[in-house]
Amino acid sequence: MSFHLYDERTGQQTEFIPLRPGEVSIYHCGLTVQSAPHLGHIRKEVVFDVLRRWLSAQGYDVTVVANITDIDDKILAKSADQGLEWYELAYAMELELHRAYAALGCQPPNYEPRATGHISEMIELTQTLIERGHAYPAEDGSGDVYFDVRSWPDYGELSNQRIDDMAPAADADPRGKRDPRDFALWKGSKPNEPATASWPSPWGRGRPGWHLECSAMSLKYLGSEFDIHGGGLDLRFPHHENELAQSRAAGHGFAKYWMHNAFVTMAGEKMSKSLGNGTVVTEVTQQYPARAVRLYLLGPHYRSAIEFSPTSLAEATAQLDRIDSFLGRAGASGQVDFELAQLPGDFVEAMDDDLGTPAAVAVLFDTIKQGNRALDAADRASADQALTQVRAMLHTLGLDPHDPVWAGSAGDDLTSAVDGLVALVLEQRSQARARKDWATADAIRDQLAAIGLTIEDTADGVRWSL
RNA sequence: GGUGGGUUGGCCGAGAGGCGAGGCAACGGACUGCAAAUCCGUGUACACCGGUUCAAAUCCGGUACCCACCUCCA
Repeated sequence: MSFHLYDERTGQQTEFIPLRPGEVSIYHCGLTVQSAPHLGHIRKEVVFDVLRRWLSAQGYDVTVVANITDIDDKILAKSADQGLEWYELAYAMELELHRAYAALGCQPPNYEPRATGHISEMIELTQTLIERGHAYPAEDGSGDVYFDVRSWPDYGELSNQRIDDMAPAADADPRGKRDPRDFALWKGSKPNEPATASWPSPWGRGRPGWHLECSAMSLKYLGSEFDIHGGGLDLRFPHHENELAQSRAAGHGFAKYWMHNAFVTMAGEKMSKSLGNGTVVTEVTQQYPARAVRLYLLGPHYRSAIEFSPTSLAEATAQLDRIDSFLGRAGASGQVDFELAQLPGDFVEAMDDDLGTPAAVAVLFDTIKQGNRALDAADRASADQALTQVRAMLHTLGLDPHDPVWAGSAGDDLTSAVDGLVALVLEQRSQARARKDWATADAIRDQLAAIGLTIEDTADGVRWSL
């Protein structure tokens, strides 16, 4: 079996066949940088990071582009409230996003274009759409340019809706639109908006509409046609539907496959900026190990909702302990020298089945059990084989503690110094144990526990961990 | 009104016609100076009502409740 994915456009699971042999191009919608990312946002990053790792593991040369929307209504409104320039807020939040990527072990995209850096590309694309009869400047002199949804017969194909069934746009005021469902490609600047937030165009000063950005930037960096377009489920409509219509109407093949991840929910409801129920990534990573958070996000399938709960995060932390305890017992060290052949067949099958991380994680734990059994039986060869498999799986999921992406969490210099200090103390304790002075031995263990060091006596000697 | 998803054991969470995914918690046992870790064992779950089938958590029909999108949202 080869990689199969659920393609949102057709509603079917299909075999993944790249447009160009050996290469995969992925575009997923980044954030509108108006506030610090919450767990739901970072779930998308983790999902697409694993997708990228999985395709890379199979030898594909993977290119990932994720945009940064650094100008929009909300950014203008929020920055005004906070007394900041819009670009100050946008950049500060972009840095927050990067911190969150790094915190959860996500590799940054190959390119991360900002909307404001691609105004001329967007103007060109808008002009093409006007020339082709799919867009028109607003008839009310606002300087807006709209996409004419009625001019594109396939409009609605991604979200499986018919134009006439769609609820009319909430703003009943159609402004200069021919149909209330027409959407803005270009927004004429308004008198109350800062001068720095508008750019010259054939239709007067203004700024691009949100949907247009992704069409223009994917075209620039990935070409007229690319493999996979991803994003959160809430982008399916209207954002992705609109992107698809625009790009196709402009003569581009656009995305071959569409993947959407489900939400992180809070008391059953979607975590979102507008509901204000989001849990900011940095708050979570302060309370739980970052790798446990990542494991928690990969536990359920990417198309299932994840309910946020401290209990689940605590369970993920316990799972991580189980993993790390095995790695410690089996003597894992250094970076993984990964080969696809090291992965168990069931794991490969799970990942090929639409990125089935739940089944993949189950294989991981099965293998850990086998490895532990082998260690109990002093079967070093089997234990080593299990260790190799476990580390290959962890590497694929981005969970290997020795992966460079986690390097920031413990400096090597510090680790070796602590190592030496702990060894000194443990030497005292083992002397006490040798003379059966259990009180002293236990007191040392308790004191180390009080500062966060766990001591375990094993057949192979004493092991400690933070 | 349109479109899509969900309801699984104490908890989380997979699966999608027939062998109890996996984890957490709990209980019993092995090991251990004690602890920890580890291993072994213990569970008769699939919202409700009908139907199809030798066999249904899984398929079909219906009911209830929940969620998402159709407005900025990962």
